[in-house]
Amino acid sequence: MAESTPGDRAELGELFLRAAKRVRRGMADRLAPLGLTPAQGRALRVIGRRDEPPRMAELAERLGIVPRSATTIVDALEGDGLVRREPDAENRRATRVVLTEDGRAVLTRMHEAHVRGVEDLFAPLSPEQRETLRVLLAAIDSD
Amino acid sequence: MAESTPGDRAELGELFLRAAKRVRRGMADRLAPLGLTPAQGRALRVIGRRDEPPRMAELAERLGIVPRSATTIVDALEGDGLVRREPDAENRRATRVVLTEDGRAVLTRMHEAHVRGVEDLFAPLSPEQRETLRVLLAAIDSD
DNA sequence: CCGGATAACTGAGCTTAGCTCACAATTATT
DNA sequence: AATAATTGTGAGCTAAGCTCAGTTATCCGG
Repeated sequence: MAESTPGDRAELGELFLRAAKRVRRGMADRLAPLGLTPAQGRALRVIGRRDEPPRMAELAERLGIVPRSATTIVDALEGDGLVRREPDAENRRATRVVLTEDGRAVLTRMHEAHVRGVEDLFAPLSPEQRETLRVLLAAIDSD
Repeated sequence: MAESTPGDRAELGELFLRAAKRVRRGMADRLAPLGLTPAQGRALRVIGRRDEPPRMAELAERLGIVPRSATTIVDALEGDGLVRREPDAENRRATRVVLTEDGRAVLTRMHEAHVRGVEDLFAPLSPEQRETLRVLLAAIDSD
């Protein structure tokens, strides 16, 4: 292929990362008032979304991190009283991470903040454009 | 539930971050063989793209980081002999960051690897879809 | 032409968010 | 019963950012 514009493809990756950086920073700013780091926020969201309290390993997998890293995050959430560790009755090696009352409350506030944040960032796009973007992103969201 | 799909808006942000995570990891994997961290790679790219060797502050700004953080990155690049610090003749407070021969060679190899990486990630998209994505990302790339 | 303000860079030290490696406890397999 | 595999975590590392304080160089007003 006689590439017409050698920078074009790289450009896409860079635009992507730049946008992602802004998403992350916006997220961090909105999460900070709730006393959460972005990683904690993501974890809380995952925990709240499962209909059954996830086990550590499952949580880690959903977050795309190794199990050891999940431990640290859950430590923090537990320290803030948003989450509780409960032994799994059926497999006593395993630990289930259960949302507390406080945790559920924070999760709700977080969700609102998150939605507002996404609103902000994607404000320049029309609803149709957003939907297009969503579809494109979903297409490259493999597995 | 009254709200049909409460996650719809948040979904977009999450898709975004998940995709970005994969971009970053892929980038890290492709940069590692060259002995570069992602941040060093980005810096090298920026340095090579300017037609004049950038000053530290300028580099930092282009990377979206504070000047102090650029110092560390340039330290590493200089340690690897990819870059050289030169005092600015006109303003001796300032330092210009100059690409060495080695630096330029690595930059070339890096660029190829980067293009391949972007290829991979966006493989599921048609050229038209990629262009659409590029346009949408450019639209939210404010400033 | 000198003294203070300002600009450019960096040293010290912190935070977040990952990682690996090793190990104890529990469960499963043979 | 002995061995193997799972599950979680302690210890300790790396990368990439940050702030705050300090040095050196430049600029400007009197």
